[in-house]
Amino acid sequence: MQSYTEENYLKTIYHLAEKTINVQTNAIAEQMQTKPASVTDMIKKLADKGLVDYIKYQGVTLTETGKNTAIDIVRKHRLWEVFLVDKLNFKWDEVHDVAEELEHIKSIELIERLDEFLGFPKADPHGDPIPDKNGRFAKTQFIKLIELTIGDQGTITGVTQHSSAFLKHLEKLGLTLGKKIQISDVTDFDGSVEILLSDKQVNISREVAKHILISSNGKN
Amino acid sequence: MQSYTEENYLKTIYHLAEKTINVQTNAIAEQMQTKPASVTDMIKKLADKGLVDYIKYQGVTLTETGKNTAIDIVRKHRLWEVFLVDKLNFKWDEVHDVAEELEHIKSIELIERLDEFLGFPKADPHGDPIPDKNGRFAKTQFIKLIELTIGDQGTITGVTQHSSAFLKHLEKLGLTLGKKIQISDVTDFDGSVEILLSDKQVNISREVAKHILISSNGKN
DNA sequence: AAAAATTTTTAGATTTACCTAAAAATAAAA
DNA sequence: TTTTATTTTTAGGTAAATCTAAAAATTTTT
Ligand SMILES: [Mn+2]
Ligand SMILES: [Mn+2]
Ligand SMILES: [Mn+2]
Ligand SMILES: [Mn+2]
Repeated sequence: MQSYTEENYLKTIYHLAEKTINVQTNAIAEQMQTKPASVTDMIKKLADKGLVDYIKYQGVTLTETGKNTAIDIVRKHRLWEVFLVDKLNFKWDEVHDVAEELEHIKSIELIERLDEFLGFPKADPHGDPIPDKNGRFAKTQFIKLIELTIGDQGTITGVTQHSSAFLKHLEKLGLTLGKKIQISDVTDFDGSVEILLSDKQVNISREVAKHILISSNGKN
Repeated sequence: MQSYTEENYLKTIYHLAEKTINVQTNAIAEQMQTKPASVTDMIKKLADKGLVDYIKYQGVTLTETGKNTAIDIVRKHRLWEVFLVDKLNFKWDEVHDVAEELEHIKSIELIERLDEFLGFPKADPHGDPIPDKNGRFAKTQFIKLIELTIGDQGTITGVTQHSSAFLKHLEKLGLTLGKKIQISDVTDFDGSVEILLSDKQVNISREVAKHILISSNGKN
């Protein structure tokens, strides 16, 4: 059984490992809003418990057990987010902090029944895939909006930034999950992107475009 | 902001105060499954925070703030229990431990919306009243089944024991909330009680009868 | 390959929530 | 009203998760 803190470390390492193979101490510290010295302490503990492989100065990787534990927490986090949005009418920018707490409730029965109650959803309100009870989920192979060129079409299927400010901004522009879009222009000067929606046209900065995921329907 | 542990202490003190005016250190220790010395430590801390009034060797009482905090936790506990039973199909004997964790999730918005989602329930699955968002609730004035005499009628409206063993036992006997009953006999020898249900007759021990609450329809 | 910069670890403290054992206060019994 | 029993508190300590400051290892730059 892991502590609330250990679970948060495992989840953080899991997410960082999606980008880099070996996860660095400093990266964990930054993500967890703590100090590198604290991270080293915790890494040793997790290594002792067999949840991570650790070589001094070389960063960490999750063991099979550690990875499974992390995925289970991600599953809980995302299922709770679906609950908050679908059942309690939270907005997609309001759910993260509460889910951060709910993900630590320790009851297998609870999460199985919640999953069923929600109709076994495949994705959370931000488009992130929800692992099934065996930890399996399809690796979503979405394209970043920034990578599209003029004429490309697609559907908004995810975001890679969960801050309330960013999500509220998208909401205001009408760029929510499931919306069909087409790139109508890309400005050379600042890289901003002009997007055609069904009913209107919006302009987003390059920075925003980086964090929107699209399931592409290919050219034209 | 209180810690998980502080909240549990406040809740325990609140419940003990329903029975005795001044709550004793040992009583808290027993309830919290900890040692009296630890309780003394925590009491001092709670007193420093203005959550309890404390005179050495004289036990504690909750301050207004402390009481409000405790009631808020009770509210959360009971609302989550309703959620688990009504929405996730848990049995009434399976919800306590999970609610024990869920009650500590810190989000006013969450609990308001949950309350609404559940239809503003007035009682939890064990018949205990649910405080409203202002901490107000009707003091339920139910009679213990043990206090009834032959011929008395009433409806089962609560239990004063939440152990799974006890609740499962009641379930098996068909003694669930809302059931109408009539006392058909009380055995002198062991104090066991014979109860008439709509469709059958059951016999319960004095010990069981002590923990069932009845809203009485008066004699006959 | 040295020097400089960065990353990571150790050493030593702090805080929270516990504990045991012993002392002190209070309550009950003789 | 002593003596005895019970309750409660203090004293001193442990383990988990932090921290700061300084040392060590690694990486990058000259
Ligand atoms: Mn989230
Ligand atoms: Mn999410
Ligand atoms: Mn309960
Ligand atoms: Mn209850």
